[in-house]
Amino acid sequence: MLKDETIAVPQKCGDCPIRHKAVCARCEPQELEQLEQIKYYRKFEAGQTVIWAGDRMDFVGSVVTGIASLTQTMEDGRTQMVGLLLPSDFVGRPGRDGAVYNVVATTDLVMCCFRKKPFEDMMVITPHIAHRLLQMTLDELDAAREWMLVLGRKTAREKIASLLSIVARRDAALRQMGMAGPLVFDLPLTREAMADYLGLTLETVSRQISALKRDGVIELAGKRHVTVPDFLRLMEEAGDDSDGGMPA
Amino acid sequence: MLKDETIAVPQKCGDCPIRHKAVCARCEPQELEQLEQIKYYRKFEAGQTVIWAGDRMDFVGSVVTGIASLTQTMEDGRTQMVGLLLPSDFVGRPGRDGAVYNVVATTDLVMCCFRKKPFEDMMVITPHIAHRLLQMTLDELDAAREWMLVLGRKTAREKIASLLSIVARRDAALRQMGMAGPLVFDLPLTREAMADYLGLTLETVSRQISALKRDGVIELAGKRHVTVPDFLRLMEEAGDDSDGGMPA
DNA sequence: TCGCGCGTTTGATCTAAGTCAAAGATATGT
DNA sequence: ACATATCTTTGACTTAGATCAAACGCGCGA
Repeated sequence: MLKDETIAVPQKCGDCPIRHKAVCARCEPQELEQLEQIKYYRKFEAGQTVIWAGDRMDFVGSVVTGIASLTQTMEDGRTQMVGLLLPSDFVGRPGRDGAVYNVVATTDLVMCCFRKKPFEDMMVITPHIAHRLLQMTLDELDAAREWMLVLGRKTAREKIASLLSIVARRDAALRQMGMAGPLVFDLPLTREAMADYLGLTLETVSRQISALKRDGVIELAGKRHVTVPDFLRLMEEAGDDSDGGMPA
Repeated sequence: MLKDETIAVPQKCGDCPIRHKAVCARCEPQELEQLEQIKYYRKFEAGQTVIWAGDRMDFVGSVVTGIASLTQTMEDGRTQMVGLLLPSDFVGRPGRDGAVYNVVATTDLVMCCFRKKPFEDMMVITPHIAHRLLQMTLDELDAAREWMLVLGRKTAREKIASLLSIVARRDAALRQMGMAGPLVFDLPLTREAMADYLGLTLETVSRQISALKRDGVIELAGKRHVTVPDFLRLMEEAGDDSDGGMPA
């Protein structure tokens, strides 16, 4: 069913596009070597499910390229995205056997995985990996709580603006540029995925994007290519105070 | 401004009502002794703010008795509760200086605190505290994500039922009883606090509680004392599949 | 005991977002 | 180039929950 493909390991950890920032930013050379030995890549096509909620999950890993999402679904089909995994984001919980959420490749996706057992063993003898993982989890927790405000209290327009500003920020951060001047990026989500993340319907998402375009907050080339002429304006639309919304 | 009161330490850690399950469930005697030395209690009255978002936070701790809540507020006053802290829940983030959210005593509250610096030092030399903290943080993250589904996709009635079932479950867990038979507990939140947690208005909360009462899902004695004759029925109303919604 | 304040309930009305439906765009494969 | 499928936009209408407003109940101090 899953047409994923475990691909050969072509490079050392240090050559990895994101250099495993997520896990081994501060690892010693011999620790990196150990990580090498339990590392492998997996590739998924857009739309494929990486893991089903409830499945046994025998690896942890991080996104190298592409976008994955964590989703929950109720029996009647209502679904809520509970996490958006962009390059360098970490997936999996050391110490837990089963996946709690569906992990779905939203675009074509490459993940760098570590087999869980050896990874956990390594955590035990390498305290700063555990420490780093705690910090990452705290960041995720902050992001989740920030998103609770979006879901619980923001209007549809504010929700869209919030999502755009997260993606814009993450995109800018990846390219190590400041966020002054016009920001240009590709929106990696369908209207439906956006709706699932924002707790809206796709029609409402579409209408609000049209409205933001009409009001000059964003410009669109095609359906996905977005230009933000004034980032502060976008932040205002998101209802965030000027210091900037999302932590993670 | 804060009329909190650091109260004398009357007992050893082991005598503490909740025995610091949160932190030291698996500590060795000498480790417990160390925790003793950096421990102190703080008492707050209902309504008091424990910490303002942005304030420096020089302690971590856990709730001993009472309820605290984590809230976020937008400039225009809209507020969203992002966490409900019941006895034994942990507050504070090792490695972080500032509080990200307001922590408010929802009822009279006693907290057991540890000064942050020594606590962090202890984490470094006591790996299983760090490990335990990671597990707790992962639990909180699951709970936050579960709540995202509530906020994003559930109806008002389902939201109320979800909240009731969390409180009922936590209450039952505290008293170490199974969750068969009628469940009785006191709702520790005002309608307004419930509204802030659920992303609703207090009027809607009130109406839905009346409706659940009318439909026999719950019984009320006074405004706060709740009886749940059939917990599974409540779970259905919450829209959770039978296995049970909240992890944490 | 009364009056005040706070939390709560209930009612009438409004509106943002959902639902249902159809028609444009864009891409994909033959 | 054309047919098919997917994603997106837009329109008309409905509705769940918000808003505005009034009244209820209960504890508490004077």
